[in-house]
Amino acid sequence: MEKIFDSIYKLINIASGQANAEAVNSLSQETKLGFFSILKRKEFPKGYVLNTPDRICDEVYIVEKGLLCNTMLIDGKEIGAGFYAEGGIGGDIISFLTRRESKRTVKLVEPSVLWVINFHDLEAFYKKFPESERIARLLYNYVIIIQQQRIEDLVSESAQVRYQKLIERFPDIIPRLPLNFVATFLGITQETLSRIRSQK
Amino acid sequence: MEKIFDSIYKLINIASGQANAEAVNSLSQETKLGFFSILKRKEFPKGYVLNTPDRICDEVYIVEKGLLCNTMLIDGKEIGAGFYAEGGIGGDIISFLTRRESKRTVKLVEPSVLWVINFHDLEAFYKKFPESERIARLLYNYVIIIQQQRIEDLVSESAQVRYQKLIERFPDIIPRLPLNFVATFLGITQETLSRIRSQK
DNA sequence: TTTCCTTTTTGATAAAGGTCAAGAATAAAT
DNA sequence: ATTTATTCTTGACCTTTATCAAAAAGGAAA
Repeated sequence: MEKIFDSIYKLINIASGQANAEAVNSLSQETKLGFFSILKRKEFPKGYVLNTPDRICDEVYIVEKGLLCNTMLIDGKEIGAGFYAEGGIGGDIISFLTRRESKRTVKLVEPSVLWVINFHDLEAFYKKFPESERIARLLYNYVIIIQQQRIEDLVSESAQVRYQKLIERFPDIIPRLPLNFVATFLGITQETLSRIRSQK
Repeated sequence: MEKIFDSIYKLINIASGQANAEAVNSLSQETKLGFFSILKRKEFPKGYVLNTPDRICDEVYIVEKGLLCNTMLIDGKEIGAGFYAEGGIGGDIISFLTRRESKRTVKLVEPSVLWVINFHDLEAFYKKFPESERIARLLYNYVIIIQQQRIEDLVSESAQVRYQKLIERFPDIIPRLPLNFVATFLGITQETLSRIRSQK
């Protein structure tokens, strides 16, 4: 259980600093247990599809082990949208949070061990333990920050620099992802990424 | 005062649908008055600078009339980051929410009438009226959705299509913004945008 | 109005990245 | 281990966008 809250602590720390992350530690034991009780630990094989488009996504996942990614289909092309490895919280977060129909496919890149969070269980948890709202708000900050960094890179840097920044930011994850995913995540083709990689 | 809550309703409606937006209407009158009491209505001249980089941004603004934008400085270049007109809520939202040092300049494109929200007043308001937390969470969804749309366009569309989508989405605002702002917001140069515009 | 300054447009050229096609390398399956 | 299917790399060529430079247009101020 400590591992779970450690993951949350780390994500908030990245987005909103240590002082805010301490809010996780100061949660009451009841709240922590309450949260832990809505989690379901499950194992999935490589390639397993957790979500398909056109329905509201009711689950997000805390990654204990493995790697998952989500892609969106735009003009018939599969485009990388997000990836989550050990310690990450992922899935189709956009659909999950906004309760809109998903545009994404969520799929496992590696065999994984995930802690499943159901939306309705989470809502009930918020209601029962209102001090958790603050944590949720801080986790939202993480989503916003990550999106923001991506936007900044996309509008201001060349493909090469964007790729470099991405491996610097996630050196242990990027090599595990398929080339096509990483390329489209950066807004380029796989051919271009292949060339960038071979340049050094 | 009704105008203020109408703006909030509309933003939540866009991001999370009408059912969620109704949460604004179901707020108690005390909460509404409590929120209204932390707002300060101010008028500003064109070109007025509301925020400069390297400090934590303590204010966001509900726009009654006018237009403001924020830009970030990357590699010595001024890059468009966000814009907010009548009914919008804006400023350096990233710094405001995450309590990190701002990277942005927030500036008025037109003479404007703004309702100023101070961070500490807002925190106190959340504490005093916990039912407001839900509204805050729904407004976060709006930020996430808007960022998401921008990312999707940036990775999947040509400059021309990106521009077209942008004017379709904000037909009344884009023509009021400087060319260079719109161009860098789209991740292109002003020369390229000028050519795109003249093509039809 | 006239001047000054900023913003926008246009042109020529270069660089970055895309597309199409084929081959090499990996990984999965029998 | 061999076949089959994916994924990745490489090459040739084309399109889009950036860069540099200069002119035109528009606004603000005297």
